Amino acid sequence: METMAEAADHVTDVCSVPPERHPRPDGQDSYTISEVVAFTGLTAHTLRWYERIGLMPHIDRSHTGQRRYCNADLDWLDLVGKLRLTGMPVADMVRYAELVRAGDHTYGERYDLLEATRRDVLARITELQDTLAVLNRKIDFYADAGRALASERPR
Amino acid sequence: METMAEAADHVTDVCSVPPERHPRPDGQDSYTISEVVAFTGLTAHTLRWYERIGLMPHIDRSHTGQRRYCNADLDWLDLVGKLRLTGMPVADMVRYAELVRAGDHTYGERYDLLEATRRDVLARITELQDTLAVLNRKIDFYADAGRALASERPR
DNA sequence: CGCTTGCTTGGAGTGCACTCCAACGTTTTA
DNA sequence: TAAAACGTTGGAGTGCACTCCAAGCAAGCG
Repeated sequence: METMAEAADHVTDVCSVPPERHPRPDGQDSYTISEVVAFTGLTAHTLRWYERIGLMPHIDRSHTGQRRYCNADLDWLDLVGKLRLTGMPVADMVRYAELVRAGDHTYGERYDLLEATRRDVLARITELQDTLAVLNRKIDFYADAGRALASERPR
Repeated sequence: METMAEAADHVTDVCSVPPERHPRPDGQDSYTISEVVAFTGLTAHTLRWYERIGLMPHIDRSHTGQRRYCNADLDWLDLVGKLRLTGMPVADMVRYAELVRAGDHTYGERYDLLEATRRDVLARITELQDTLAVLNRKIDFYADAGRALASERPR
């Protein structure tokens, strides 16, 4: 059942994790590029570029050759968005996309890649919390200084 | 006393927050560029570039014109390093450096800048925790799938 | 029918943050 | 003292992730 889940959603995959419902017009399963722009905040340029470099699968086309994105594509873009803001290089995301396209036998590699990413994210959170501590100290300092100045020359 | 703390440490400032002792050869107060490279992990190129763009004050020179960094410079680089990994653009850090150089009357602006940065950092941490949740779900999925595969064909 | 709006392409351009180069001077080590 | 290691400069180059452009096709509307 696990290894089937992927085929079920059209190879775009999002690697078989529950659909993570987000508010989205779920009447149909076909969106123009500008609708996807509205959903993702990416530009149309970027969406086409993602496709060119292999970060997206080849997107379905209308009879006149225009892109028609499906829900699975949006789910994938969701994941890409998340990975992107971890600072993961696009090249690594492309690597992951290739593994997904390659089929079930790449589960191990996908696991390793995600696990490494997870470690990075944890490290990054720790760094940011460090920075936050420094920031808090400085902000407190300036707040105190501001109060001191205010009491020296009454406002 | 608050407004004096800054002048006390040579205008490089680190904005008067307690020196945050880090393990450093505190015999003297003069380091070559390569020593600073070793402490900060930055390259010499980058250190010179930071100076050119005004992210560092003008660094003291030896009688032959070589840079000699002082402890306050290292403290400042510490802060820059922290701000850098929040994703703050270099231009904004330069702006902060200018405020520090401009004197005490910029305390308010410095406060605002740091406060805005703090909000960014908090938002960023939240984003990363979101991403972490997604990553964890996916990793669990692949771990389960791996176990399932392992039990299907005994290793 | 003409107009506006939206989508298509390949390839060139942008902005950021470095990163390197050549040519040369200085300092340290053997 | 000679060689190796380290420092200096301005300016050019790099890599990443977009971002834009021109030229053209297609759909919907008054």
